[in-house]
Amino acid sequence: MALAVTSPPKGSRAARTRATEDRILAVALESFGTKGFDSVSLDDLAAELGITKQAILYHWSSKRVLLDAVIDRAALELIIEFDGALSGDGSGWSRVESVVRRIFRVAMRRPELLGFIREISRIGGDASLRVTADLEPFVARATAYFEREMDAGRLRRCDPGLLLVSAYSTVLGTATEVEVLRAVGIEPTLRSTVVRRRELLAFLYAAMVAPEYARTQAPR
Amino acid sequence: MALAVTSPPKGSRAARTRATEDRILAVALESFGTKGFDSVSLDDLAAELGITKQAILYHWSSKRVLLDAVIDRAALELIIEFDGALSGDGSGWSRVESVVRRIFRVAMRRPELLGFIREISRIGGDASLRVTADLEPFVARATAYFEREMDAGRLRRCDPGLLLVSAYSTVLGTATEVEVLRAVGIEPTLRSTVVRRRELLAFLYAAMVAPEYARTQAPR
DNA sequence: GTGATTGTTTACCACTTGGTAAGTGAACCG
DNA sequence: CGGTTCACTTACCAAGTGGTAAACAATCAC
Repeated sequence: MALAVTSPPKGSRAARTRATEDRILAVALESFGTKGFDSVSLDDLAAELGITKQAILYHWSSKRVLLDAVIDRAALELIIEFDGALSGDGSGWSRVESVVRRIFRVAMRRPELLGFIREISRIGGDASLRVTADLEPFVARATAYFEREMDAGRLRRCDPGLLLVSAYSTVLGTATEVEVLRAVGIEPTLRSTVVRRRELLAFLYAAMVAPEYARTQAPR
Repeated sequence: MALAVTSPPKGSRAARTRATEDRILAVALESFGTKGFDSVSLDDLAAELGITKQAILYHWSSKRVLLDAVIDRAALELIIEFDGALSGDGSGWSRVESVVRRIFRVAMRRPELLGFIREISRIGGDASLRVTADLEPFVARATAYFEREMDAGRLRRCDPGLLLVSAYSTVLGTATEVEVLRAVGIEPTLRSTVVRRRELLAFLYAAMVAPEYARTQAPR
């Protein structure tokens, strides 16, 4: 086990400290996101990192405090990952489409990131509050965008918050629920993912775009 | 704690045994579904039941074996819960609508049941295989139904499996992702749930129903 | 009734858990 | 250079983990 990059100590002490904390957070995010918070012990993390558990507890005073740090990091990475799509240009459907494509990209390349968010919202309590607080500005911008597009008649009129939840659930589910996909006979290969994304986009397009507006566009 | 119904032993021995196993399975399903498999110890379960952990291990030889039993029970309950909606009469949209309503009812009254399925599919491995195997006939009937409705031109033509996944993810997400709802400023009250269900049905209606067919129906 | 069966408890056990206390060697600072 | 700080380790610990072994009491078959 323990890929333990036997790193020859490089850089200033402060830099190396930052690097260590970074590695710990990365491994913790990966593990918590795939196996679940309670299923991963500090010893597990330490072993994977090639350090001792006490080294982790040196940087964060308890496992719970470490979780908070991981939440902040996950939220940050999510925002970075999606910020471009939401602030880029394009309006109406094209912007939604680019966000969906990005979520799929994340789901393919960083499944643990989305899994972690799921895990946290299941744990509930302070942890959930923290992640929602971290992501609040992001959510605010998304709903504001939806409202603008509805006003412009490009998206079907409805509650923007609920629309966001529906779209979020659909995309996240389609992108991450591998076992459910298997149940309906879909092996999650790269090719099937492309198909899945296309079908999902059609599904969302039909659900979200205002019919009057859709007629003025080239049929997809 | 430990509501421990100090049951005066009644009925035949076989009957009481069945009753005990039933209680254990019920409590385990509830706990595993809300807190997660690894977060619930056998001692926790036993304490809640007012018995000792060894009594549990008498009926199932290990925690893992108990999990299998809980999976089977959860699948059974799910099937019972939805079977009526899927085998009832009505065609096209009305049948989909009744299934969605039923999922919402389950999400309101038995959130742990849906949470448990989520939890299992995250655990992966044999556990996931078991639940997909248990639910296979159910899934088969649902996709077959979709295919029939598409042939009849009442539902938009697409891959039935992917449609099922999309609808499943959307409904389950909207129904259960309480924390996400909170993040977009929706407190999960009874009234908001009704609104949510209505919006979701509109969302799904737009996504699933074939436009040509929708025009022949009374507007919802 | 009596003896076997069955469901449950008491008593353990080896191992893992998150966390503490004290020590150590290298990097930093004067 | 010499002391201090820092990142980390070694050595523990009490509480909990899933699981075993044996004792025990109610119930069953006869």
